[in-house]
Amino acid sequence: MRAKDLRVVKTKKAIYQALTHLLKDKRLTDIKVSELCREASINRGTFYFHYEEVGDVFKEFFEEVIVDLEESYKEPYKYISALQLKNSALKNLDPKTVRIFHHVKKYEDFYRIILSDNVSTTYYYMFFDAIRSNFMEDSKIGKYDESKKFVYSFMTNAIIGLIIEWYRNDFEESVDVMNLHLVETLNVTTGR
Amino acid sequence: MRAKDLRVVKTKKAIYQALTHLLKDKRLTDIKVSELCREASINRGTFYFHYEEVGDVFKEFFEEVIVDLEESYKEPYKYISALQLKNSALKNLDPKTVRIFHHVKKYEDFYRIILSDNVSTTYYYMFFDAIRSNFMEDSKIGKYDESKKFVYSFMTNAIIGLIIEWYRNDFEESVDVMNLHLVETLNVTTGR
DNA sequence: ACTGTTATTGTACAACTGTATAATAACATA
DNA sequence: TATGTTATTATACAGTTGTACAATAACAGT
Repeated sequence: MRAKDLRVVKTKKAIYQALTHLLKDKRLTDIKVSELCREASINRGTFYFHYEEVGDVFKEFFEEVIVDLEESYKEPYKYISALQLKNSALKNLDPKTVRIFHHVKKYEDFYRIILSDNVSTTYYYMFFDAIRSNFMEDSKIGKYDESKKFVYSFMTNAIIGLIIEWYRNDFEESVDVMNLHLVETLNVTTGR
Repeated sequence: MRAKDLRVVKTKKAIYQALTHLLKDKRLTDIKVSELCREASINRGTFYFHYEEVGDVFKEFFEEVIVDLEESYKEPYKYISALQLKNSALKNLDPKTVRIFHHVKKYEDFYRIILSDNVSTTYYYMFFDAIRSNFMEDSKIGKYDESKKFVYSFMTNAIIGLIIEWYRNDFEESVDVMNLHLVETLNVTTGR
């Protein structure tokens, strides 16, 4: 049986730290493999033994962020099931039940990269799929409803739309204000 | 005064044709500058005189697609102002008033690239901004409503969410069915 | 401590990148 | 047609990429 190799742990840690350091004053897209390896003091061949491109390392970072996102949904106050909102539910919507904005604010540095221009759409879709699958879990009581797939994608991307606007506004609004924006938006779009 | 230089016209045309040809059996991300220049029979230095990377050429393509999108809104039957939908309007929504799905279907080949994984987010945001600005024109009668910026981004990205789902479903649904999905989605999300 | 496994290193290679320069040819305008 | 402008070419260069290979060192398990 194979346990985790200490060499790999050490190498990856060096790469993580190097990337984190380089990201402080350089865009992800501009970081070269050679540069990263130089900073991490590892052989370039070693990098290609584990990854294909610099973005793959960031992807590993983001995978952990996604885990946190998914765990946010498991908390007592669950994610808002906007899909199932009825008139009454909407009126009584407690902004505190929405966890997504907390999460984004918590990992603000990451989302500044993910939502920036000229970055791979891979991360966007990772984010999209994470939110979408949670929407589905929230709403499917029992059987999977194939007919609602468009509804899921509609609502998922709508929320991300709010987050894009938040990002473009340099995340100035507080989490609570963002929750209120969500409620307000639902009101406006439904003409109430 | 400078008129358009024929040399530039000829060079760009060669690049356009080369990229179009290469895109038939290669992903945008995998196309090298050298490869493109070889195919276009132009010097690599000439390419860098006009562009910085292969994606810039595709960006020029897409800019024309965006123009068509904007023109779609100017047609007699305008784009749906989902923002302003009232109960009555929703009930009477004529799917034919929605032009966006026609547009996407028309440029299906482009949107297959733009919405694919591991592509620059630049194109996504070009698409996003085009739709969003049209939403704003539709709804602002007179003064610009700063407070509605989140609503605009919410609705814009929601529509794109439907298109993402459409793309993932290999654009199988007809345009009319997509219009119905939009109506249905608005019904479900508003709990009617 | 021994042994088989494998991650890491150093090296090499062809191809690509981005930039720079000088010479040339194609261009617009008058 | 002549002239000034500039897009294009050819060439060069240092650095990067992706891959391959053999040698080595670090590792896990017994």
